[in-house]
Amino acid sequence: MATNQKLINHPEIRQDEAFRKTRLNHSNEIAEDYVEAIAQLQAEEGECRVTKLARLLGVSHVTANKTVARLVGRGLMTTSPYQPIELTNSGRTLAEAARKRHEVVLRFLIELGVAEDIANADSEGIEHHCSPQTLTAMKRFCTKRSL
Amino acid sequence: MATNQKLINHPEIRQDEAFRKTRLNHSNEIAEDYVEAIAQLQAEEGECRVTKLARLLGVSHVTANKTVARLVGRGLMTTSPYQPIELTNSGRTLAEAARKRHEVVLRFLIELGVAEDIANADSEGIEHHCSPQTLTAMKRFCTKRSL
DNA sequence: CTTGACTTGTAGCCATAGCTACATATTTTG
DNA sequence: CAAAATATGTAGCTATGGCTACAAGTCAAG
Repeated sequence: MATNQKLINHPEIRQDEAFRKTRLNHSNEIAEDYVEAIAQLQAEEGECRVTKLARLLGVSHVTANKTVARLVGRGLMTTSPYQPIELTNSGRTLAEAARKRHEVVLRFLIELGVAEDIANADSEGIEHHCSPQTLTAMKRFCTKRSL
Repeated sequence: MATNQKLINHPEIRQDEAFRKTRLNHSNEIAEDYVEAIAQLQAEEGECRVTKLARLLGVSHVTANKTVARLVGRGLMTTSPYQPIELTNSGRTLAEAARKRHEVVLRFLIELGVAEDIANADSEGIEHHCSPQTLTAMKRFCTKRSL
């Protein structure tokens, strides 16, 4: 019985996975922020230069450069010296998905009654942690509301 | 005009702060996860040992140890060799706030229609990014619903 | 076509958050 | 109580995400 006790009495084998997931997510969040920002600059200015990207993300150009190098390694973008950053297909796809998610969360928060500037700040953090199911629920809510 | 253009044409001076905030938040998230988990173990088992804490958070006991040492430095908890971890008043306060926030987000997601296990996983990530205003909006939603 | 402004790149530093491997305490148990 | 099991601690490694300071490239004006 004492041995069984040990196997049964571990509700945390659920909880630890939630924590772990959240942590592993973190480097992916940064990847998404980068591709999204790059896509945005490409749309706004035709190309994405490191300096502009750094300014948009609020980091030094050195940090942006290093992170971009890592993301090149992950196949999300390509660079060549003194040239603008280009997204790969994979990067563009991720950027588009991130943009859509961002939009859903932002619209949802606003419809919930959160002021626009605060909704904007919060959605930046929240968007990376929403499962498809949660996003669906948010969309459902917005649809119902707007009818 | 060309010089003015430069000063005006920077909507990203808003956006970069959202990104920056999200990033700075990250180390605070971990602090909250730790104090919350410690409080939980204290409630469940009377005391919080490093090994249990590590298991609950899904990290090695070494990582837990090191992080706890850092959080001791921030005044959130105290330790002495081979003794259980104790929260300071400051740590207990933070834990309580985190627990309440977690509860609000979880209940909200469930009322939104997200399945309980998914809601649990998502709320773990989302809770750290909700401003007081967003939490208030969530509570308002739950109250309205349950009437 | 040179100079100065701006952009991009490199070197080298720091803190955080994770790990394995090993060493030392402590507790449980035969 | 001695041996085995478990808990705790230490050493030293990795990767990520930041930074400043400096070097080198690019481009526009004069």
